[in-house]
Amino acid sequence: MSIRHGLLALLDEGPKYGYQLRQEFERATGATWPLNVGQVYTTLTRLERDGLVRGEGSDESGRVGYALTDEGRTELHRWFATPISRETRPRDELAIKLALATTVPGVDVTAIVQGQRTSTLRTLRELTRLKKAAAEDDLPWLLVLDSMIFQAEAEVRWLDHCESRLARSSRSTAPARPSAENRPADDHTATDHEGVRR
Amino acid sequence: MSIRHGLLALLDEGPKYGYQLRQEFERATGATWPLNVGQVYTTLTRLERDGLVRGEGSDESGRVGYALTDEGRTELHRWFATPISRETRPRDELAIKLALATTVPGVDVTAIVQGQRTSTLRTLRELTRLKKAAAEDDLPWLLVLDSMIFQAEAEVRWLDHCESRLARSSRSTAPARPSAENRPADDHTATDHEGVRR
DNA sequence: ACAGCCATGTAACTTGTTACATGATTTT
DNA sequence: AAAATCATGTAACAAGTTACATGGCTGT
Repeated sequence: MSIRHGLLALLDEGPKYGYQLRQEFERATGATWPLNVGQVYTTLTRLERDGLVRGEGSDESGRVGYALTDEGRTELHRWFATPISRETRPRDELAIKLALATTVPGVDVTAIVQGQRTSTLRTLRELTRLKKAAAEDDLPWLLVLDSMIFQAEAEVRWLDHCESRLARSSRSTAPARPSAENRPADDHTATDHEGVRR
Repeated sequence: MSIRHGLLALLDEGPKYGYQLRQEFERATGATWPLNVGQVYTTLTRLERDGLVRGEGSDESGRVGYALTDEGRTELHRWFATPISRETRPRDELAIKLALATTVPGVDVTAIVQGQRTSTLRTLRELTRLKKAAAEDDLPWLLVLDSMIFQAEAEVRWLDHCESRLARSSRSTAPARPSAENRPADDHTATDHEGVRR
């Protein structure tokens, strides 16, 4: 419900029209999640259907203003006032992927973990670069950037954690392989991530 | 696409039927994301429509087995082999919420941040409790739990970070309020996230 | 004249999700 | 006999998403 509520939030400042809402949404979220203009209109239509927003016919130049209804304002306040809980968040695809990978036989989980880490680390470097380049007063962009950085870091730590847990668990399950091979170690650069082997 | 791929992964072991897939999916993901049985059937139908899976008429007792097609197996391997990128992830509702909250005037961003932190900290304690109680050999559950813990921790750190950034930014924008009020302060800033060095 | 942005909209689709209907088998 | 669990499915909807159609206005 990110977009619905996002639009409601922008409309709290006063009536706006579709095209404008798209621009402001992108600006206000650091242009991180591109928003197809069409989607603004479909969402506005649905918000109107649900009574959260009211469209006021077109002005001189054909623009259609939308304004919050009382119900819409209430819903917006509810959104702001209610913390976002784990339960309402979408399923975590990466967690599901790894969990299933450990369950299904014949999958090289370690390779997946290493491939993912390499990718996430690359992203992390890119994010750090962006942060250096960011304007100091662009608050939304800075907040979103930080959010992504913190998440990516947590993900890398988790992946490391997974790897050692997997090593531990396979050591106790499978026959001890003398193994000097590709250990969790810090040389992911050298690793190939072909992923699934079977 | 978590469920679609999840089912494909489970079917890699061999043909299964709907009800069974639901049980195994929940078991394999630590029962973290409940899965309505109906959804298994709708998803299977769609997977069949897309040629990733083939339903084999019912057995003695009316169960309908589904098996991976070659195309399905290919897609599964692609899923495992391809890291999950930031771009393909769903919009981060919390980040959007805070970003917009700072943009829209008249919203008490600090209150939102604090409410969220309280909530996330509560979750974190609960998760820690669950981890203590978890069976040591329940790998999927442990991995998913850790994932959620790492994420929740990152979220708390980010919220603290936001708060100090907001304080800083409002200090330069708004008239300086002397206020030594309830600052959560940058205690973590020492640890702060230069993290992930490797 | 033409490219490109401003502006609105719609049709069609995807995945996810639930509520319900139906019946068989198993447990209490 | 009643309750629970096994098992399959469908109808209907929500939210997100894109591709396209349409036209005005602006700068070159």
